Amino acid sequence: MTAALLAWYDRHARIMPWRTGPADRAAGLRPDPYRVWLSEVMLQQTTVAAVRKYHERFTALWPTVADLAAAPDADVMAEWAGLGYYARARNLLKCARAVVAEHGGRFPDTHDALIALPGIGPYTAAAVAAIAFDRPETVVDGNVERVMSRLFDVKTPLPAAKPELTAHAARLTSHARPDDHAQAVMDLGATICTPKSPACGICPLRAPCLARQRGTEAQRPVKAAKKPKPERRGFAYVGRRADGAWLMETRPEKGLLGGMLGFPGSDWNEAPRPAPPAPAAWREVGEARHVFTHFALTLTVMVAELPPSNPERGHFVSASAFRPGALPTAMRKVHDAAAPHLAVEGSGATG
DNA sequence: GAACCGTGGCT
DNA sequence: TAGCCAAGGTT
Repeated sequence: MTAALLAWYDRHARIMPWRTGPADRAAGLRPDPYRVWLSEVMLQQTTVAAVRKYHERFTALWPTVADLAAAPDADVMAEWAGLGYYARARNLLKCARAVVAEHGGRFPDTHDALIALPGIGPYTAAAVAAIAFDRPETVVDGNVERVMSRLFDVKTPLPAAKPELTAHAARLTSHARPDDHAQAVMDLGATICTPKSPACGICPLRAPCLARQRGTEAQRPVKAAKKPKPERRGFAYVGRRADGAWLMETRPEKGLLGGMLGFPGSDWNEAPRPAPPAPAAWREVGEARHVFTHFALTLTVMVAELPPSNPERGHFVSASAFRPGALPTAMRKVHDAAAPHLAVEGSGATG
């Protein structure tokens, strides 16, 4: 079964910036562990299409783990904006600094040493050990779970089925080509054994696949029922000074959008109280709607021209330093709703 | 084990 | 369109 999978991978492996190409591999070149690690962290719960440009941007700005470790926190958070799960960016920096401080700037090459680092869990430790260092570790991500649940027609619902699926995956792990095997199972899951309408007809594992034999592939994997998303509301305050500076707030390290730049606002709940960050003639200009993983949010967008005096909350960011692209998406939507109503004398419409 | 933590693309 | 989904980790 492993041979058929590897043969398929040799012909159909997806080309990605952090992978070594056939020529490199023929020359015995290994991929850069820093680039592999960066890609794996970015790919956590995130599509390849979304990761490509972020990975390119990060490696251009910070070519080595030492470069990243030396970067200011705010720069890294701003570059991560839009990718989501911002704890990943905070842990990315912690991990880079730990690799420099504790490992001499070189990534450790074992699963156990990798999993001890911030932001590296069971999946990422196995993936880096296998892909960067060719160790026979078993990677179990959503793709592998789906492939195994079909291959062995597992009826146990996820996430309870995880140990069972992991055991199946471990038995299939190739000790001859661990690096290729890890990526082959995931590529198969991403391109052939897809969540909907799997391409069983061209699957290299169609012969041994139990779900295929029984016609149950569309019902695998079985997943536990999802919980309904609560609705929350809040107020967001977009204030500008006469010189065009924006009143912003760096959010606390922990919790939702932790460490990211945003607009001051109220609590988010069923019936939020207004909470203006500075005395001013605030006026309502619209709403910003954003759906997070576990709740849906509607923000009432308030705007005002602010006096030069210090605000009660937050700090001013100059017009030239302000970039909507450095905001998490919910805050970027607030900005987009507010901006047309905040014409500032002489600030123009550029940037 | 379960809650928390984003986002954009696809159907 | 409204859900579903993606190379998960931390608490």
